[in-house]
Amino acid sequence: MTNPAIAAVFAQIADLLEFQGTNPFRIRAYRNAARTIEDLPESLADIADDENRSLTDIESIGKDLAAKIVELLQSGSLSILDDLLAEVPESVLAILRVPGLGPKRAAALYNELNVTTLDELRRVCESQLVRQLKGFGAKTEQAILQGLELAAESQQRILWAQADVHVQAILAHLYQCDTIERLQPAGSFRRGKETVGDLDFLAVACDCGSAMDHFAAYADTAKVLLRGETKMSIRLSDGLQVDLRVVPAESFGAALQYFTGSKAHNIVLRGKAKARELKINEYGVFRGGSEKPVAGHTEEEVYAALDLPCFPPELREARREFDWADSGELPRLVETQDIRGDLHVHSTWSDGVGTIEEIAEAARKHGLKYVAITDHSKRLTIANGLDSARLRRQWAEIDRLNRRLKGFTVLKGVEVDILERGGLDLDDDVLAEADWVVAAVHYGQNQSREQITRRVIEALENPCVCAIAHPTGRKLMQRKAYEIDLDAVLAAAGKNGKMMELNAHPIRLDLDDVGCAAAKNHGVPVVIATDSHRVDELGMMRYGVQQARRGGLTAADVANTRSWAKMKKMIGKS
DNA sequence: GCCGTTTTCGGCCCGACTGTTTTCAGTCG
Repeated sequence: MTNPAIAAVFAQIADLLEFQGTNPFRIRAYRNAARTIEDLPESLADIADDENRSLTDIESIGKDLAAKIVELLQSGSLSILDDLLAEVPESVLAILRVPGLGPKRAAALYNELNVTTLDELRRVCESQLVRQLKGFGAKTEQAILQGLELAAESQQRILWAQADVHVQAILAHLYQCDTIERLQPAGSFRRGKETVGDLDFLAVACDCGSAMDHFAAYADTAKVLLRGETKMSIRLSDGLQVDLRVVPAESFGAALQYFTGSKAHNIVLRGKAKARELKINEYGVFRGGSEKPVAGHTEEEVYAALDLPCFPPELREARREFDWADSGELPRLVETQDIRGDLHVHSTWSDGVGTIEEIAEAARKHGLKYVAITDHSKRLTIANGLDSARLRRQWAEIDRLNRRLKGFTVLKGVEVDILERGGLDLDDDVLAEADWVVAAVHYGQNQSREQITRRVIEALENPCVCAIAHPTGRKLMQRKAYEIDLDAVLAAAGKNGKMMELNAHPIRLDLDDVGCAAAKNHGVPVVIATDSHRVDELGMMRYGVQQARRGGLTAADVANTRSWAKMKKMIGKS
């Protein structure tokens, strides 16, 4: 059983226990464990098999949960889950997902009105049975009906890059408000998560009321969801929820820290504050019962009050950042300016729209020193993939161009297909002439885990291959990753001195953050590359860098922060 | 159910907003 599957079981148990109203801390223990397992860069099966290690060494896994993991690994099922499902119909969990309905109300609806499905929920609301329950009223009934509609619209998350468009537009609008003195987006957007569920803005304003009036007047506002003295939520026409919090200037740092999260990071932080007899909230850090904060103006100040460094937002996920801080090993994360070359770009020779010369010019404008032209190989007929003859003609053109270019190098590359039956789409003799070869799975994505893993490992064992492009094939919110044993692939990459691509396209971001951390564990250098098909896509590099930062990568961990001469040595091409 | 520089028992983050109440429970982030 894989880590994600085990994490899903624990998350489901947490949901079921929540519905039953058991001890909230027991529920949290299951949730914490699920999250830890999702983030774990190694497979639980491997740790369980290793005689020298124990599952209980993993944070938030104790004796009890370790035994449950073993039960899952050995039998594929878990008795406590079967018991819970016998008591609570699985369909009621959908009710918990309706906005405005938590465990208490969902349980009341189930116990008093026998509601087990969303359809039944709608029916009892429409027939006004809900308002007769204790603690419910007409407004709650209406709110549930609206929540049901919202759930039906399948409130999706959006890509970080799409969220960025909203953020810039909302910032521009809010900056026009005279009473707003400071402004900053927070939440998962600031942490650079690959997808974003809602947007949070934080402001200092001399007049809360006018700031919120201005916010509500945003052109794309579809509805004001709630409005209090300092907090307001709106929904945009596309369904995205946007929150604005107005705080006093002396609390801005504390509020920024608080609303940047993550929730799990904040819980750990609060625990640490408590151990020092400090209290931390969105208004500041307080000692004892004192109302005068010891910190709050800036985030640096807030963290410093707890003897902690000001963590880059991308690391605030309660993964390893606190351990790193304790041991003084907080990594200095890679930055976009560190990147010297782009190693995955398509030209008009296959399915790109820019000529090689246009790409070189654009890359130079992005401050890069080299770019690899990596058009598709012939198997990708739909993309006008190149056979060895066309590839050699293309490389002759690149040679001619390089003679004219000063201080910039175009690399002769190719994105060679890993064929369904195994093996590569081009012969070794032509691949050996390339500067840079990325191998990629495009066909046979529905094959078994064993088949796909074997194909990719075989590609890694080919001396001509430098890296694997978009290693899991996922497309965010469109297509799941194909079945692949990433751990085995990374081990093979490490053994063969190969690299892994972090594809920077905002819909791929593949490797993901956990995958980046896993690559680092295996000593495998990561190459951040845009997979541009148009010259204006070269700017997507920053999305990839952001993902690498979330994975805790430094400039040294990212191969293409080096000059091409040094990269060449790393891949044994010189 | 986890965890321990105060602890193997007794803690486990904290505040805003809404609706249903008439002082607070439930939900959310």
